[in-house]
Amino acid sequence: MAVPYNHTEIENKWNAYWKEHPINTDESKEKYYCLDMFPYPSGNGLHVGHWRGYVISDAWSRYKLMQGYHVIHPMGWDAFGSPAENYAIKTGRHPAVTTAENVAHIKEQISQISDLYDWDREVNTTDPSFYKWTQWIFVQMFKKGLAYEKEMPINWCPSCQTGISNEDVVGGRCERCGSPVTKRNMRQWMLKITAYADRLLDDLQLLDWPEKVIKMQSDWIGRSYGAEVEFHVDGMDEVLTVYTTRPDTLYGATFMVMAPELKLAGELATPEQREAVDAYIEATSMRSSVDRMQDKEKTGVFTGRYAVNPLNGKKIPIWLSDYVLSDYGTGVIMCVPAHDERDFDFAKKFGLEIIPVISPDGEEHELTEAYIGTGKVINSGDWNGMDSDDLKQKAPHILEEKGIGRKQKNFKLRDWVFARQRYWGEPIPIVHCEKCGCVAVPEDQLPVLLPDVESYQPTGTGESPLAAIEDWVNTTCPQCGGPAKRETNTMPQWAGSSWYYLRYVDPHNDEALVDREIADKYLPVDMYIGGVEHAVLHLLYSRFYTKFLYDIGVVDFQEPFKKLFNQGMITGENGIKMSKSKGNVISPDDLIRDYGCDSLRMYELFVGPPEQESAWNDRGIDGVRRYLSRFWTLACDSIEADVARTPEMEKLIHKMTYDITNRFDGFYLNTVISGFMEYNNKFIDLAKKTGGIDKETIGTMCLMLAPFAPHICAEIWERLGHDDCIYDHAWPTYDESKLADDLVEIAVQVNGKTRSVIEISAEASKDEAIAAAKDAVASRLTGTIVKEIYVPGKIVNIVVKG
RNA sequence: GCGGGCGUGGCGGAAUGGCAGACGCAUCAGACUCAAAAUCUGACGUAGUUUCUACGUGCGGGUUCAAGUCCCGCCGCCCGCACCA
Repeated sequence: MAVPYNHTEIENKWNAYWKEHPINTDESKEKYYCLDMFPYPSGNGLHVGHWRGYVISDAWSRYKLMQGYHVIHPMGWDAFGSPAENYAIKTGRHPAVTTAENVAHIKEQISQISDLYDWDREVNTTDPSFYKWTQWIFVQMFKKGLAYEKEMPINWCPSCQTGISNEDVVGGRCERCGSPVTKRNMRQWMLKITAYADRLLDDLQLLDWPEKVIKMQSDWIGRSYGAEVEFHVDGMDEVLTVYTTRPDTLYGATFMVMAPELKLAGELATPEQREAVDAYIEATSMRSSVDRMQDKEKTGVFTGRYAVNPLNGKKIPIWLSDYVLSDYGTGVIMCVPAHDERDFDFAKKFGLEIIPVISPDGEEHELTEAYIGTGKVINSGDWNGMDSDDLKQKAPHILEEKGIGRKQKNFKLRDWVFARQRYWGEPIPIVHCEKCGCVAVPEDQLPVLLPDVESYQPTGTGESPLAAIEDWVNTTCPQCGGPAKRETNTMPQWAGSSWYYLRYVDPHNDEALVDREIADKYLPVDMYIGGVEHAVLHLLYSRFYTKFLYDIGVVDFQEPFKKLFNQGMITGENGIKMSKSKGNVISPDDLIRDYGCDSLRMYELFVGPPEQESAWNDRGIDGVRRYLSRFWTLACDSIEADVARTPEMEKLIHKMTYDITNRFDGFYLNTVISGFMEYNNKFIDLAKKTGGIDKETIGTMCLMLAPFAPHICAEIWERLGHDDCIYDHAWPTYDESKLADDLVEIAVQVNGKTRSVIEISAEASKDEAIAAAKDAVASRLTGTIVKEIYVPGKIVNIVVKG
């Protein structure tokens, strides 16, 4: 009898062995880059939910290794950001110190998952040798005019006390802390991501990404096509330009609405309306975005002014309303209540005119709601009778010919608010000189080191804590040598993560962000694994960075991540997200001790479909542990018995290889694990008859299990008499001809209901199969047989009438 | 409101249009044991007249020889967007 499966002994042995004898060292092979989204090293450590993505990528990496690739599988730390800083504020300990402690702890935890990580490639975004290049990229963007300073109203998180980007606002709240976001006018560094809007949208089709993420990015970028139209303000020397996607409805414009935030909004008011307009502007400025989002009841005020419809000279009133966004298009819209739901609501509420200009049947009807469909153009002068779709295409050109408008496209995407008024981030490498203005820090002076500061506390004034360090702030202009001040804002946490994947392939390079030849060899990333929460944050930003780096010749590809996989979250038993405050965090440490790393790795995959959210079940891991234990016993007994291979064994291992390979390729990882269990049961049954399974078959099972349970497989592999590394062996292949059984079970149905199951030869003809089937269900074939269906290997269905 | 996804035993889940419930958890019974744990063997959708039959994949229709799977209409849950003109 075999000794029982002792996971602790086996795992300690092989962990020590692999430390001395790393696998995956042959760099002459073709590369495969499998990347995890790098973690933020928090003080809480990892829980079993964090493991899931890492186990998926590790198993996939090992699979690729066995398919003959040199696998790039690095790990690093996204270590700038508010939790470390908040901790520093609370305890007075420097974030660099606490970050280093956290990195050490999490590195140890991650090392428990796998011995495959290549720690020579480790990167840390807070390391000056890393953020030197984060700053370098900013300087290049500045030089190309893609980084610019601007004073404008931006999103402000009152809790983090910093400006944040559009992408950082999720449902009107700060992505980091959940506080409702307000607006604040302030000086900002912006990145012109909108210059890449078309490319970011169009190149999505090159990507093997989940459709959901493609859709989210595509909606976020939000391209639309339409026209700009110019309206003169009656009695003022002022032109209002609007953007519309429906220039075909221009004759139906019965009023205009301007966003109350625009400077012009106040200036338009007539003396009679002055008071009401000022009150409205004041009132809307007080509303938070959460408030504005929840309450969609239209509000507004008439300015007293009229604009002139450039097509027919009709005077239409100009209103202010906060349903018009100040930062999209021109902040002013022409309103066609007959054909736009929002304009319809507004017109109904304030009693404004509604003129239909499109009708499905060419007749004018009383409208109870906006008609947003297509049809024949009516009430529109010489446009009458046209097809509205056709007109929609032609109208911009007509407007252009008349000199009152032009074709235009627009994006929902806004430029990236890139400055943070916080301490723990990369200093923006800019110097403000009275004479020269904004000057980039020369590249040979990078990195601009983050100085020590007495108080990490955000000031709340819109100034960074760095502003208080006078001897750091005061400097000389790199251009004219005159007195100058350093930029005191820091970069958002997304800065380092936007390009970190590049650095892994050349992490120690002092001369360049990445050596071009090395980049060409190892990049881009073939498989990227992480949570879906970064769909329009990190994943959008890093695509933008990559395209920019392509444009300036740093890399030779335009998309960083060829394939993306989003693993589902693992929640507590009741489906509630694991968190320290809810007390439902499951730590992997005890589980490794009690069940072993191999069992935990396999249960992480078995718990549910990898892309789906799954609830942790504490007892579920028992099943996986039992499976490994049974496999261990089967293997050890078989090694001892050393029986010869039988045709049944051969057939079964080919079937197993076929099933496991297909499921693995399809990323159906939970069914890969259930497949191992299922086949193991079958082999145990077989072994009962034959006294054991031949060693070659056990070896094949080991090879397939090795990506999932590395330690137990290495041990059995050694006990099988091999003295080489299991991962140097190719993933097993199967022989199609060995998959088919001689006899197959066929379900026999009468009128679609299964009445019997027969066993026939796999080679049986249709006639033979149907004859055998009829025999089996003879007593039920009382009427006329109207149809006979035979699906080889599956089913016979006999349709009887009467 | 719009868009996307999902709905299968007590639970997690499995099923290229072809025997629904693989695999596992839990439960029950048996073996081993003084006993328990572990392990092994077996049962395990519901109902009934229990070697058999009927019903059964959120609800109602439809297509098909055959539907968890495809189509139409509902209901429920989850996610994303949220006045982008």
